[in-house]
Amino acid sequence: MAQPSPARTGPAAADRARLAGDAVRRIMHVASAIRHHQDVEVADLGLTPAVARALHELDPDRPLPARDLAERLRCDRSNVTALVDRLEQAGLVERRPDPADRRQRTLVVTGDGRRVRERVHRALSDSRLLAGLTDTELATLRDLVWKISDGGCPERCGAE
Amino acid sequence: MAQPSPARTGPAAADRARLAGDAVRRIMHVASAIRHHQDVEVADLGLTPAVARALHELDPDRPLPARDLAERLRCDRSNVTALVDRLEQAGLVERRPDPADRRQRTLVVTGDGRRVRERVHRALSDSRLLAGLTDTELATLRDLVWKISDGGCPERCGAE
DNA sequence: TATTGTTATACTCTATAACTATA
DNA sequence: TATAGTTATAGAGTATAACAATA
Repeated sequence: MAQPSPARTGPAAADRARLAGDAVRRIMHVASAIRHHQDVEVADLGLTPAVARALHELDPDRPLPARDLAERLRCDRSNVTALVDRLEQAGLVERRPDPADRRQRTLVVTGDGRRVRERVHRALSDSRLLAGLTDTELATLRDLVWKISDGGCPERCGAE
Repeated sequence: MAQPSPARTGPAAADRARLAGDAVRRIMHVASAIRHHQDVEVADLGLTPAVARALHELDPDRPLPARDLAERLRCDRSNVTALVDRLEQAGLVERRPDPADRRQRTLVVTGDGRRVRERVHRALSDSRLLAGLTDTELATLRDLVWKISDGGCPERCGAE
């Protein structure tokens, strides 16, 4: 059982695997804590996490068809109906018929929706957990995470 | 409107806030992708994500009461019943009466459970998304995430 | 009285399949 | 035929409240 390449099976690779596994589990731990904070803040706005995320993915300046929102949320079209129902009931979004293709319903963010969406954005950007990092560490972290997130999406990941 | 302290409200603080918000959103993006991979791998073992996580939190060498598992999972006791039901049906965990306190049921990981838990651990440590990082970058990321995760838990976060 | 595990129940989130009205 | 939105439905996950057995 000769080891083909130290880079793939040697002690260095084992060290790296341990390190990477550790990093992954820690990232998920941190993400879970962040999510917890976000959910609480978003609940203060009277929104469930999924509804808030739907509002966040909408572009106030460029109305989208529901199909595109489903794509951005990476969920099935059928779910978007219920999410938009709740946004519409809250007066944050309007469904408008699209004259060009009468099958489509265009999702328009209202004035209220615009304001709430801004607050949702702040909630989803809350960085209290990063308060312990120096400016340099924060910049380094951002760069590393950025590097990972390129091409690291579940399915297709366009529309950035 | 004099600005009290540049460190808190000046342009540097604004830069940092932008940077931190960016980092947070990227972390959540990455975590979502990692979760997707984990869920797929864990499904290959015939487990749902929550059941897999429950098995993962159990200590094969130190049986726990259900109460403690709920605490580790940070969920209500009532949920643990259904999760352990499924683990028991799959033959991965056994409920044993505790002679010392007959209210309690001790959760014992079986031989099969031990083996499956090992595979779950590997699934939850899968680091393919970090493959693009150099060894140095990986170590830096691990350290930074580690620093954040200390004291960065939703509620209490002992029993590490 | 307080606690452990359980049950009953409800809500959120998500997926699949079938329907409708368009194209 | 294919697509956009919807509806119906089901399952997973999680929470609250109430209960029985035990402390």
